[in-house]
Amino acid sequence: MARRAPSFPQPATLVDVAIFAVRDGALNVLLVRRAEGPDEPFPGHWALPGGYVDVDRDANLDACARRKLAEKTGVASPYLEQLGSWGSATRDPRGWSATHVFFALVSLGSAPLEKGANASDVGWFDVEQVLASAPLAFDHGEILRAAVERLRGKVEYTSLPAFLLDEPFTLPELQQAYEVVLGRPVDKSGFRTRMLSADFLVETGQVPRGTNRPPMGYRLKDRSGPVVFPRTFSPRSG
Amino acid sequence: MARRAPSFPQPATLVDVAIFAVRDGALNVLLVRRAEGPDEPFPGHWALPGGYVDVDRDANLDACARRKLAEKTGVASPYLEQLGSWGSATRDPRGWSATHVFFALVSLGSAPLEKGANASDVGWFDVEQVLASAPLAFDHGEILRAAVERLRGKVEYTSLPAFLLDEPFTLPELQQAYEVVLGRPVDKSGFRTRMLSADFLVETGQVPRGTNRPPMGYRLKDRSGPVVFPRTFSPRSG
DNA sequence: GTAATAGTGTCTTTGAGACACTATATG
DNA sequence: CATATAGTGTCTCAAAGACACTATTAC
Repeated sequence: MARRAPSFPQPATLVDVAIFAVRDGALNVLLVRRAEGPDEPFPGHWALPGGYVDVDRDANLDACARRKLAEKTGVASPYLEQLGSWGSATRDPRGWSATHVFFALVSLGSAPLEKGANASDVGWFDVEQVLASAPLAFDHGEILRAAVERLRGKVEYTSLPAFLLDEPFTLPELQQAYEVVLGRPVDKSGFRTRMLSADFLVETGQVPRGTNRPPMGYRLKDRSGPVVFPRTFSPRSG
Repeated sequence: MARRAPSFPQPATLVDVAIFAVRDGALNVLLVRRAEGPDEPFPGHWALPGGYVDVDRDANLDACARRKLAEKTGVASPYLEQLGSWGSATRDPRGWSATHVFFALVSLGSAPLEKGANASDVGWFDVEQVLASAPLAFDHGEILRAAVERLRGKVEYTSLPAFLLDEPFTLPELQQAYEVVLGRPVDKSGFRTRMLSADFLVETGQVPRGTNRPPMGYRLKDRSGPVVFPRTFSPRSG
């Protein structure tokens, strides 16, 4: 379907995805390397995966984000949420552009990285290190910062970290996912009470882990979205 | 600055704004009537104010939203927050389009409606009535529903309703703004404790209101954004 | 004084934080 | 048995809900 209007100049329309996973006890984000070339903006820079909306293939923005996610990770149904949009005359040297940004949570088990792409052009990176030192293409540094902020904020009062784990997972594993995202320890007893009383987990039987008492395994009762807790995790202060 | 790329078809890029105010004890939204005409989509329908991004006038999406808000209400610095974006091949019969949606909170005192526009083409409408019975143009009904949901959600744990009032306002007035948005009564004592202990209000002296004991007037210490409370307002249940 | 609204005190409850305790597996 | 990790019990505290109470104005 070709547009009949408007006739005046329009911005370019893109979709980018911030894909998060927990790797080696740290929050990681998937980045792709931009092509080298005389007419390429930010050649060789790392960037969030994304690109132009394809008006012939993408029925809507959400479908476009899922397509880009599947192209990089093979994951079909992760947790996917719209983060916001960034648009300006200057964010891309080629002219006015606007990107619709999503953020996704996947487990490393379900997302063993690209399938066929050049390994040097895509990879998982520690979020803290990227934010601290790696200049990303376009305004992707600012976008990544906003995505991490949104994630950390929502983790304070939702069950979002469960989407970073493979099922079945254990409560100690879920607690560790919370601690990795929040960057601080969480009390075990309160954590368990909170998770179990929120009634979003289903027992799947004990799963052996290592060499000691086997923990109970759980899966999500409903994978369509996180549960919202009545209070935040904020530790006491004053 | 004209775009040099891409050469393939691109979606149209728009910005729409859901502008809220409290009027006659009800949450209202500002709507504009679409033009009549053979080539106009949804002729004569009510819609959220908005339209195409002007790549020559708008430096970024936020500036575009402020421009559209000022054109309809004259308000220069309201509370403005990005809601999200909606894009698909079918939402506009003219073809693929994507709109970046903002929501704004204004006081009726500061926004006496249009300045010069035809009064029959713009107006305040009760949100509940619009959602219940008035079919809006495009997907604006769905967008309005999302905006109200976001507003109601955030009002549970932030000081957002203060942006619906003219300064100075009183605590009973602020409480009423909360009750209007939430659609339920709020306990006075707990409300006052919560507001005053959050330390975001500055006393401005008593303001006479009607015929009885004059309440204290307040203004916001910081108008750049709402304060976040540690818990929601949710009433007890089970 | 009365009426009306502004503002406070007090009791209860929920659920988090801290942390010591018990339980159950492997070797 | 020792060890390690899983899981529980108990005390305290912050802040919300419910609701009865007092305070201050106009008339």
